Order: sequence, then structure tokens, then C-alpha cells
Amino acid sequence: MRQSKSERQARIVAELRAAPALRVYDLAHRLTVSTETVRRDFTELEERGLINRTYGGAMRPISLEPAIAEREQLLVEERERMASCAVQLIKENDILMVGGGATTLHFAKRLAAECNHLTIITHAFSIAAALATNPLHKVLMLPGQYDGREGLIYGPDTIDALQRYRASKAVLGASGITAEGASDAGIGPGLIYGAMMRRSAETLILADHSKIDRISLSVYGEWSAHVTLVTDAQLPAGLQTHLTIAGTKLVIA
Amino acid sequence: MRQSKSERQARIVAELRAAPALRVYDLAHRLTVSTETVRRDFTELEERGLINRTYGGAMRPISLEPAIAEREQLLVEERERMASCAVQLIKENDILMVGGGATTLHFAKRLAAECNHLTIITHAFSIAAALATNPLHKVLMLPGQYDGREGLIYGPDTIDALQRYRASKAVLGASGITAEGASDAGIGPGLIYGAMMRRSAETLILADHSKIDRISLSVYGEWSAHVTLVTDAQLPAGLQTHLTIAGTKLVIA
DNA sequence: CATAAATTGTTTAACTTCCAACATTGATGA
DNA sequence: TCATCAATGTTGGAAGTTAAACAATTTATG
Repeated sequence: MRQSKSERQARIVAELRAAPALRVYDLAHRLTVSTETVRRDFTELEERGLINRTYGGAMRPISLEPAIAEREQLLVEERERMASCAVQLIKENDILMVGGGATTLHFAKRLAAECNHLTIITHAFSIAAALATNPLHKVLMLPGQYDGREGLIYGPDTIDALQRYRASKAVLGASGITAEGASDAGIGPGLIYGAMMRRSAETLILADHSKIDRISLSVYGEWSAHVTLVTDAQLPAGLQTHLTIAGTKLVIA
Repeated sequence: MRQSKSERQARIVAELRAAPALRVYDLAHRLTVSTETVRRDFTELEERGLINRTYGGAMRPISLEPAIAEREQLLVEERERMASCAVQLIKENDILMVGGGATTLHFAKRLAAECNHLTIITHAFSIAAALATNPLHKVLMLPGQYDGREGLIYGPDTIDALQRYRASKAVLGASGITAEGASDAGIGPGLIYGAMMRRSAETLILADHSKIDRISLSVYGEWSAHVTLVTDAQLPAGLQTHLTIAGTKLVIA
């Protein structure tokens, strides 16, 4: 055996530092192994997150955000659908408050791709970074204490600063959706989402089916006519009638 | 024609901001045009350097944000030495204001490794992220407009918020050091660094030898007895005597 | 409004990649 | 030594991609 498997795989990662993308066929020649071997290496390296696969090759992975990156891998299709639907509801020159989370991050990426000239107020690094890729948007970051695990800002300074803004729409994720309202697993973020709702004319809540009929620590939003719930599957009858009575609009992606 | 050619191509570039790689087939569906049209767009966009082609699709070109990453690679050793020296000057329970930049980022990483129980106020994402790896520190993020190219917050909100804090030390980078003071290439950051100095009892300025006797757009700090300059090489005689007269302390790493 | 030019869609054939099944090689250890 | 197992190579058909030619459509312009 010329080279061990791990040596070869290390070589592949190294090659990717030199060139941002590689073809299976080229690499097989360069390493004098079969294309199938290269393909199998690609599969393994992709599972370990060291490369990204493309049709016919592989490319250098973009970032290495761990905690969020993992969660972001789940329910990607559902979140994409919800994000696309939610973006339809945004108009040029809207002023948005956007909460943190994997789902709202999808939304932010679509916003950067499809919209222009928006002002976005947020407390999440990932959201700000995603939106700033489109220089036509204006991104305002809220002050407060930084939580590195979540990549979020929160605390009394954050709530306080929100009182000085007013937005046309708040766009929020949730870890639980019940008749009582939307809820989040953290108290700090929950308080911020509540404040964002109160300072916005309308609220969009994005929550996939796994969040339905679950309740989390901090309930931050009650159903009202100013709220639109965007989800990816039909709601249970009880919850649905409850929302209808409250006047909440429902969008199923 | 639904969308003009240039609109569509702009949209493609925007989509690439949301996802690092796209498939011809997917994109054709999403834009409701034929795969051939997408392929022809790819060809044109590649000639203009706005995308990179891959077999079956296209990917985001590498450029567009290596600004920080590249700079961070330069003079690593010198910066490490300066960072280590600067950390010696920090005491437990200090309250720090830390500016953005490659040099201060090295400092922040050492701070996370060597110190505990500090409160750090910053306007740079990278600094906040580096410090948050040590949960014993308290990291406060300043509000303001986010600049994705630099990863920095700035603007009137930022200056305003600084007025409500007081720190024991400000730790700042600089892109130029002259007898007149420290200067930065950007007006926005320059104003913030000035405000941070005024709100802090002492100031540490970190600048390697490549910054000496160069002047940048925005001069933000004058030499005084409250300032310490940390650098990695002897200063030219003229500058050195000027600092001595002003009472500025000098540390050579 | 008619013509030319530019843009986009359609079709087809050649080519490339993918995947799964099976064969081969080489190292390990009883 | 032989059996075993992991790693790799080989093969063929399915599926996907490309490129070139031509048709259809839209836009520009006199």
C-alpha cells in the first residue's frame, strides 16, 4: 500500500486548501488511485465535515460553527420551505427585528439572496453575518451580554435598547408552540423575543412540525391578529381553532 | 420576459450568498428558466469572476471576505509576543474595552486562555467569540451598524452606548503610529476607538513595527501619561522622545 | 410595423458521474 | 499457513451533465 488511507485523506484536505474545489477524476489521477476510492474518501470526509461534496467533486467547507452548524443540518428542507414562504411576506423597505436560531438563520440567508434595502435589527451573530453578505441591507446589532454557546446577545441592555426602536415586522423562531403561545428554551432569549414582538407592528413566528404542541421554559408570545405562524405541516385541530379564534394567520409551507 | 437577464444573473450571485454551491438543475427550477439559460449565465458570470463553476453547478468564489483571515496570517509571531506582553498588564476584575483588528484578536485569545473574571466590552464579533470560549469572562457587545467585511459594529449608536460605560483599560489596535497619535484606516472604527479611550482610565495601544511612522485616515488617540504603547521593535529616536515627553509608557515585546 | 439582433427554449447525442455488486489485494493474527 | 477483514480496484448500467444546432420568443431600432 503506497499511502495509508488517513494519509491520503489528509492529502485531500490539504489539496483543498490550495484549490477551493476538486474533481473526483483529477484527484484520482493525481493520487494514482481509482475514482471509486476518491469517492469513498469524499464520503467519509464529508461525514466528518472536513469537506463539502459537489456533483463530480468536492469543495472546501465554508465555516466551522459547531453548535449551530449541527442543528442547522436537521430538517433543512422543511426550514427552507418555511423560509421561502416567510420571505414572500417581507416588503421592500421593511424594518425587521429578527431573533436567533437555526430556522431564522435560513430565513436570513434567503433574505440576503432575494431582498434588498431592508433594515434588520438582530441579537444573533449568525443572522447579522448572513445578512451582511448583501451590502444593500442595513444591519443593526443590539447590545448586551454575549453568549458564545448560542452566538446570541441578551440581557437587560438588550431589552432596554429595543425600547428605542420600532419595526414593521418581528421574525422569530420558537422551540415550542402551544395554544398558550410560542415559547423558547432560554429565559434570556425569550424575554428578547417578547420585547421584539411588542416593538413590532406584526410578528412572524417560524416553527416546524417538531415544535407543535411542545412547550418550553419561557413563553414569550400570545396569539393575536398581529401574529402569523409559518409552519410546515397541518396543525392539530384544537390548536388550529384556537389560532383562528385569536385571529392569528397561518401559513403552511 | 419575467426578469431581465441582468436581474436574473444578480439573483444567481445572491443565491450563492445563501448557499455556497448551487446545481444547474435546482437553480433552473427555482428561477423557472431552462437549464441551458442557467448554464449560459454561469459561463458569463464565471468570465466576470463572480462565480466559480463546478461540474453540474457553480460555487461562491473564494474572495469577498478573506480581508480579515489574510491579515491575521501576517506577522503572527510578532503579534503573539505583543499579545503576551499586553496580557501581563491586565489584572483580575479589570473592565476592558477592546477594539477590533487582527492584533487585538490575538490579545483576546490570550486573555481567554490566561485570565478569568474579566468584563470585556467590544464592538468586534471575532473578539467576542474568542473571549466567550472562557465562560468565566463576561462579554458585553456594543450596539450599532454591522459591517460584514470587517466584522465590526460602528456608528452613532455605538458611540452613544459607550457613554454609559466606564472601563479600567482600553485595548486598541492601530494601522498607523506617529507623533500625533494612533490612527485607523476607517472613520467609523476610529471614532469608536477615541470614545473607548475617553471612557477608560488607561489605554493600551498594540501596534507592530509595520505601523510605525505611518499615518492613517482617522487619528483617534493622542499620547499622554494614561497611554501605554506595546510594540515589537525599537522606535525611531524622534518618536521615542516625543512619547517620553508626553509621559507615555512604552513596552517592547 | 417590420426587420434584425439578442435572448431563451428544445432536442439530441456524446460524455461524465454515480452506485452497487463483485473481484482483488494486502495486512493481521490465531 | 490459513482465515479473515478492511481497503481498494473493476465493471456495467442508470442517471445526470454538457455542448451544439436549431426553433421560438422577446427586444431594439429604423
